[in-house]
Amino acid sequence: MARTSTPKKEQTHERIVRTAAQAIRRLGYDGVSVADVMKEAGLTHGGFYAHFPSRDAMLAEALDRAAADSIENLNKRTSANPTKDPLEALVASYLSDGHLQAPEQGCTVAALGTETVRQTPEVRRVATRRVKEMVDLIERQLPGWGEGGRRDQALATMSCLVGAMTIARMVDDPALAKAVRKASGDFVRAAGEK
Amino acid sequence: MARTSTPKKEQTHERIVRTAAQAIRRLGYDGVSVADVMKEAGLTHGGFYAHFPSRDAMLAEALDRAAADSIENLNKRTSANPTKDPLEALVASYLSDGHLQAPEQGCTVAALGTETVRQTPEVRRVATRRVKEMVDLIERQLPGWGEGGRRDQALATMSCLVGAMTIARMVDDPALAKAVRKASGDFVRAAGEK
Amino acid sequence: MARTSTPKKEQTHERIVRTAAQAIRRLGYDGVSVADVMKEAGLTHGGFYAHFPSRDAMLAEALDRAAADSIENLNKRTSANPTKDPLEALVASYLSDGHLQAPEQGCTVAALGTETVRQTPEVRRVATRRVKEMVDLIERQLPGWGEGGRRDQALATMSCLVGAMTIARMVDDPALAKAVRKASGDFVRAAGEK
Amino acid sequence: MARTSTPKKEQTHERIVRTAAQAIRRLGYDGVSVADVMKEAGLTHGGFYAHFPSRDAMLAEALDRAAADSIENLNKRTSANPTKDPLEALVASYLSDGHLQAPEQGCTVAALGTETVRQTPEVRRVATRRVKEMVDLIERQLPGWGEGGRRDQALATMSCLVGAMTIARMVDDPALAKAVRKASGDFVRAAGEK
DNA sequence: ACGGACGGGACCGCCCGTTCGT
DNA sequence: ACGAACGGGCGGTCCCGTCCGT
Repeated sequence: MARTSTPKKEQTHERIVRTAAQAIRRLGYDGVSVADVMKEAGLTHGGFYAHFPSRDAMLAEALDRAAADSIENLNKRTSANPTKDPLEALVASYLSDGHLQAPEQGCTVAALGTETVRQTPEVRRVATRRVKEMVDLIERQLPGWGEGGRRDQALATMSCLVGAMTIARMVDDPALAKAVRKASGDFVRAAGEK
Repeated sequence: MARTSTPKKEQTHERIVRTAAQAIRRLGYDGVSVADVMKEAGLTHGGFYAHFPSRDAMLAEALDRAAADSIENLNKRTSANPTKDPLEALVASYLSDGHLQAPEQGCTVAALGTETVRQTPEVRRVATRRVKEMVDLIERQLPGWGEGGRRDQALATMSCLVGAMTIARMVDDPALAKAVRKASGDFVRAAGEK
Repeated sequence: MARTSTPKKEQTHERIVRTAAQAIRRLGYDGVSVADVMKEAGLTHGGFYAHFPSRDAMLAEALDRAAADSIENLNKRTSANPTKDPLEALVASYLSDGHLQAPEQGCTVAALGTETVRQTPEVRRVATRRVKEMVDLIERQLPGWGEGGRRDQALATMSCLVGAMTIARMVDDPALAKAVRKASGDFVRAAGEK
Repeated sequence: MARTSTPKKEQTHERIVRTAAQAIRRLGYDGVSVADVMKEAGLTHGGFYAHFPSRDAMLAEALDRAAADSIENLNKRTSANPTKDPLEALVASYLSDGHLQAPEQGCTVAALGTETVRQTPEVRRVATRRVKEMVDLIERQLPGWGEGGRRDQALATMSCLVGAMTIARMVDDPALAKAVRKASGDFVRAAGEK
């Protein structure tokens, strides 16, 4: 599994994208500046346009990367323990304290949902594609059901998870944050077991 | 409880807040500038600081006003037709096309959810208070149940609605936007009827 | 001759325009930055957009002012000494060492001619209008002639003067600079006396 | 006098200079960037400094080349038709619509006159040398006259031509552009026939 | 020789907050 | 109370020159 010598140029690009992927989830699209990202990546703003045609292009790529990472992460956690119910694993992971407090490594929808509407068409295209992937992932964790019903249940489950995390993050009352997550978790679990 | 002749200053203040309450839902916190709001309110940004100590203070007040309006709006719609199931009315109204396309008059959580985390403590306090009010509203529409269960169901219902609208707004694909809303609506309705 | 109290706002605007009017003739359109002009005018770049919607708008106004000043200047010099031939006065003044060495107070065509083509349409409109005024001025200094011929002679005279100053300024050989001006001066004088 | 097989490096150098020679006349000194020129020449701006010590050095060489080309061009046109008056040919060619609309292949004085003053000493040296060559060319087309007078007339003729083209290019009004050129052409022709 | 990444600097446009004047 | 100018700061984009690899 030895990595075939990465062309050094790609390494830098990767570093920038990875930095930006975390930054947008922590600070929002409007919260990240080109200079900040480059500095965080160990570079200066001067060389930025050797990697991206524009800031918006970077945002699109960063979102894509962030979403891919968080989906892969979720995927790994659901399949980590084969004895455990995969839906249960997914829900628990998504609504965990860790996810609540580390948006920069978590779900892009819960971190950037309401801001994405106002971004470039390219960003929205990326977002749409990744949302579908995430629904697919949820659908695969659901127990056998009527086929049409599974898709709908996956969609509703995702809504519930995203909404719960959004609310839990925005309020400054830890008890409330805990309550929404718990109630929502039970909600989707109950539906999944039916 | 008739308000005694509003002093003119209060009227201007009102106009600014109302304008800002729409602007933040349409453009996000970062999308509104003091000058833009004042211009939209028919003033210049010079006189702004006669009404607010800072831009952030305006944002807090605007959020408060926006949330109050949207909650009152939702309240009216659920009690408009006494013969209709109030939960059904609430869900249908929340997930309607009208709400999808007019964020500036809709729910502040669905419009500003993921951005609110990065605002001032004051804004988050306001958000928390209003979120609780909205949960209360939902709870009142639920059919009789065990007391603890009702609160939880209200929380989960709100998560699901907020998440559905967030996803529906962010994606590029109208069919997907329709599907999440429909699936999420059926989801909470099914739970409510149980 | 007491100036009727100039509204202070206009004074600042004036100062900026005057500064810019000199700067563009000395440094060219591309040589002046907003910050430099403002600093030279005793201000900072922050308040710039209280006076102009854009840098280009300032350039247009600056050109207009510069041209108006130089035309008025030329006008004064031709009518200063009634006993002297006005055409002779105009030519001598235009081709003088003073004009050669102080482009920031001189003719805008000789200072900015070849750069104006690449400026905003608005700038070119201003330039066109002022060029016509300058031709008018020259025409008025010509001795009586056939009517149609006078306009043509004014145009040719202006070409000759502008070209002479352009060449005299661009070369780094003082003797050559002197020679073109002298030859061109004699040229137009000879035609004027015919 | 056949040039011995041009080394490849020289060919590339040539391509860059030729590209720059057109670019500066079309866009002005300040309008051309190293990267643009190199891209237009089919290269990237990385290899630029293998050919020139600095951007300014390229500008000087580009001006030299541009001037040489335009002078040679003018020379060819005046001697193309031996039966025609050479001065007439020169004037007609210089003031033609083609020259007006294609500055990138025309006279460098009319294209860059007023900008050259602000360039490096090297550029001005080049400009001076080429201006003299152009005056020489004009002088050779003039009919026999007193020796001193011929030089002066050549200088004045050049002033008039340069000024006419400068004015014609800068104004917005095609009719005015036509008028200056016509009037100036007649002006120098009349003097030439005397 | 040439491609390409990178550093550093500059410039325009925008925005917030303050300070006057009215 | 409101209008308007102004200061200071920031962010995106572009550009020149250098350096390294090939």
